[in-house]
Amino acid sequence: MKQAKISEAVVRRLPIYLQVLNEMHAREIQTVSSQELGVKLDLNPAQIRKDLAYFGEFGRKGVGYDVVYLIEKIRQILKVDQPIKVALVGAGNLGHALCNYNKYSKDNMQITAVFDDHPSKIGMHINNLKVLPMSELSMTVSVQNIRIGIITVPAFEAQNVANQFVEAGVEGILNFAPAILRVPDAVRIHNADFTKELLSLAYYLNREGDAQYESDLD
Amino acid sequence: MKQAKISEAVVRRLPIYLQVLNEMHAREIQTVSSQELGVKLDLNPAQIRKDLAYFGEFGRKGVGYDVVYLIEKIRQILKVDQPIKVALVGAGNLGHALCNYNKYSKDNMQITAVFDDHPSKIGMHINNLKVLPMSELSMTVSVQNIRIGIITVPAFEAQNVANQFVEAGVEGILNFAPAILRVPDAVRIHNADFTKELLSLAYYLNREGDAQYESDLD
DNA sequence: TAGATTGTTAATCGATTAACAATC
DNA sequence: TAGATTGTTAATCGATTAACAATC
Repeated sequence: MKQAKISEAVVRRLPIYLQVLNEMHAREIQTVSSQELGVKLDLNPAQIRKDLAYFGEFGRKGVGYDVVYLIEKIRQILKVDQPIKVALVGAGNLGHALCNYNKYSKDNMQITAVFDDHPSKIGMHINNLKVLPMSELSMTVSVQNIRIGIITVPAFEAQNVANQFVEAGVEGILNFAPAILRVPDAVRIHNADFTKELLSLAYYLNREGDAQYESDLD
Repeated sequence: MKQAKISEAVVRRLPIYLQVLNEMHAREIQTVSSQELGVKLDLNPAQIRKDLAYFGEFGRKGVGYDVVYLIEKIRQILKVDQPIKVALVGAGNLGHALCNYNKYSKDNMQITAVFDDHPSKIGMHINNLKVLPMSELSMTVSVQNIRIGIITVPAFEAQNVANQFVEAGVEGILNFAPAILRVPDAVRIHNADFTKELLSLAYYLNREGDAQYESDLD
């Protein structure tokens, strides 16, 4: 069922569905309805059915969705049914943290190379990966067939690293630096800059003793 | 100009505006038009003007926006014109990374307490913060008037930590664990789970030799 | 069969964009 | 004054939700 343009909002919900389904699978739940998923995720059941229906008919009327089957299907849609290799630049604390997460992940996305240009970092081991100098990035990316780059360097170095990733041929970049990166349209960028999450969170705090921009008009 | 319901999409763009404005300020640019911001951010200028106009009249017709003034205004809107204290639970690599970012931040959001319940972590120093046991969370939050909690523990401990934050009276939680947290409506949760970013990024990779869900129908 | 739940169309809602009068 | 750019209204576009026939 080849489909036209899937909206980004839909794509961003798929990993959330996957997460809940994985939890359910761990608890040996076999079948789930859009209703139940909706309650769990605070989403409209119609939306969930519609999201899934963009990609095929995965459910059974009167019954619901088979958890294992739906997991498999969503993994296919997200293309994580086969391993995807990832490189990371920036072997600081954040880089370490991501490599560790990695270890436990069952998502088929694996960090297989780590780079840093600080002499104190080069040669160091993170889990069982040796930190390589940036001069080896290009070759490693093509030899290992790495398709995604993660950037965990300071903001002022981020664009330079992005350029090298693009040059080396990655198809997507996950950027943790608080910088706006310019890359060709063919390369997809996702920003995971937590300072922005924190700032927008601050907006929703209740400024004490201050009416502020009211939201009681609906 | 008190306003009704501001959409989340608008709020999420404010920190991005702030980032670009800060960069411009650093480069001593004094004035900027919505046009210029639009080019820089790949956004429609009308959208930028509209976003800002929800909160007041910050620009000058025929001229544009004063960079310094607009920074000040957006900081007020986001409520980061005054310091906001933040506590973090989970003194692992990710926790460390966030504390470090913190050091350099000019955003008025400061991590002022770090907690962890692993004996190996308690008493340890991160920058100049001593890692405290969870038993001290509640008291610390109220004494220091901490309003935001950051969760950087493994998924299976996240809900428990969230409960303790809520109990202690925080108004917002930034959750890095790949878990869906249940909290009262009055507490705002933002999720910063990078595994979801990575999964949705995978969707946009070009599966080689595979037409897949086409997006050429528009 | 009766009850439940999907997949999908139509209705609604909300967000983005275009257009332009006001004005610096 | 002429040119530029805001703030805002109206038009468009897209996403969410409701409703329901199909069917397990």
